[in-house]
Amino acid sequence: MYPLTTISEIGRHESKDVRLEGWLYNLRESGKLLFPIFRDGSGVIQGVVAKNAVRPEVFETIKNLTQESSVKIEGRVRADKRAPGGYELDVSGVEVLHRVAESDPFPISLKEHGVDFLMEHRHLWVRSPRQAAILRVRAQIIKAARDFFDERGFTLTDPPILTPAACEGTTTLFPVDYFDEQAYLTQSGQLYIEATAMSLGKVYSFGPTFRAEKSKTRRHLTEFWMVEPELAFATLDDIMNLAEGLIAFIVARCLEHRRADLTTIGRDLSALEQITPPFPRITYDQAVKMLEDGHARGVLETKFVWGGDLGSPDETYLSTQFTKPVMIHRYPAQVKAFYMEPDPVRSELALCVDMLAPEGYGEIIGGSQRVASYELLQQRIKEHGLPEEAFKWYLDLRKYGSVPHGGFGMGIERVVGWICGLEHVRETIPFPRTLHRLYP
RNA sequence: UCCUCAGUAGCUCAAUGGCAGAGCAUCCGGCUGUUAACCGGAGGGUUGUAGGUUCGAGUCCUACCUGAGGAGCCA
Repeated sequence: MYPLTTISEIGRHESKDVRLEGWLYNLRESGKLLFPIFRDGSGVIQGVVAKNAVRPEVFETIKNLTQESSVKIEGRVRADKRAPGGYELDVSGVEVLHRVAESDPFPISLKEHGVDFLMEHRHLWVRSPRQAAILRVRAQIIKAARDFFDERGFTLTDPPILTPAACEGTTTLFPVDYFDEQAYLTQSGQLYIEATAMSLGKVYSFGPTFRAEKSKTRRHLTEFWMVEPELAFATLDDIMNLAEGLIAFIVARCLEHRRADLTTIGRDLSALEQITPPFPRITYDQAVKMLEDGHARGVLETKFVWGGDLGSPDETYLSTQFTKPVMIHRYPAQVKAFYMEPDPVRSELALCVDMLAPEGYGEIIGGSQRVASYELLQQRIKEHGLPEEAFKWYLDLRKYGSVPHGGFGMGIERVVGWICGLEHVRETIPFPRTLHRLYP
């Protein structure tokens, strides 16, 4: 029996006979020549079957194969300049594991499809080369983020997914019946990793997050994944340096390990190659000036007034003004979460930062230095109308050796969407959950 | 919750208020280098649902259903 290999490794077997296990991606034929294209999860390769070069049953079997039928293939690897991957396979043998019935063909053809149809068939759509490439980039981004923190002395601490109350009290949560008690799916692990940061110093969490907001945009999922680092003895500058380092590290890793996939997806690599530190940092005040300028030039419809949060068109505008991710820091405290530390110089500002990805992708990171004072935090909880009882444990963290600390959250799907250059985050996760989609 | 748009063959889309069509997919035939292959042929329809206007509705009107894009909110 010939050695088993994968399509991505097939170059090592040039001029040798090998076996492959995979699926038929497409079949072209030209009289007595067949061009079956196989995929095996690692890549795609074209086979060549000449009628006068193989046993009749091999030719007939491949001629009658249907799209996505599963097969074991034998053949000789041949370098060919015409092949996109550099190699072709001169097929000598085939074993059909499962032949797709022509009465019920694979629904996703090589032609164009609509969003609704593709989402309804997401379980099959993930087989397409482009979607597989995106999922490989996603995996690389996650690995890079974890390596980044692991290599810098952070400890992974997983916060609970079932929580008793809102973390921030702003967004809508998914309620869950917890043995006749009201529980919610977590919207952030931050409050919990503030606790573990006081134990381990530098921690991070990586897990799913749930928001029941009725958002219908290219940037929103109801279930998404976040990486959240939290550092004891950290200031806003430390947070911004860490965020900058993380994003630069992730982009470099993708360019190093997933270049072929990014090319498959059609990403402009030169835009990613510019993503090196330092990233521009501007204050909220400076951002407001830029927005006023944008309005004066007629690019932005509505005039921005100091004191409000940045709207979606505002963020898009700002992010198109830079070729690197831009960090906007020190927003008015009134539009930000209750746990953010006020700026000691101007107490009406919060020590917070949002990082906006370039090319109009918008917010990918949101972070802040946290309130360290027990009295101030208690006051903020009251001001925001939050139930103090639910935050008793959180207040405890300021009672026993409180220190300046902070962290940020990075939305995995938005980073994947930006790095891959996608139109919508629904393609960045194997099975997206959106406002109107719970299937498959 | 609000605004905008869409729903016709398995898929992607056409069709001035006047016979419901094309490409792809499937099936049959042709082609020894095809690249979303190409060429010839065949089958395939309750035009999202309900009502209304009209001699006549895929097309116009009303309501509803489903989905998409955006706002707000957020990562």
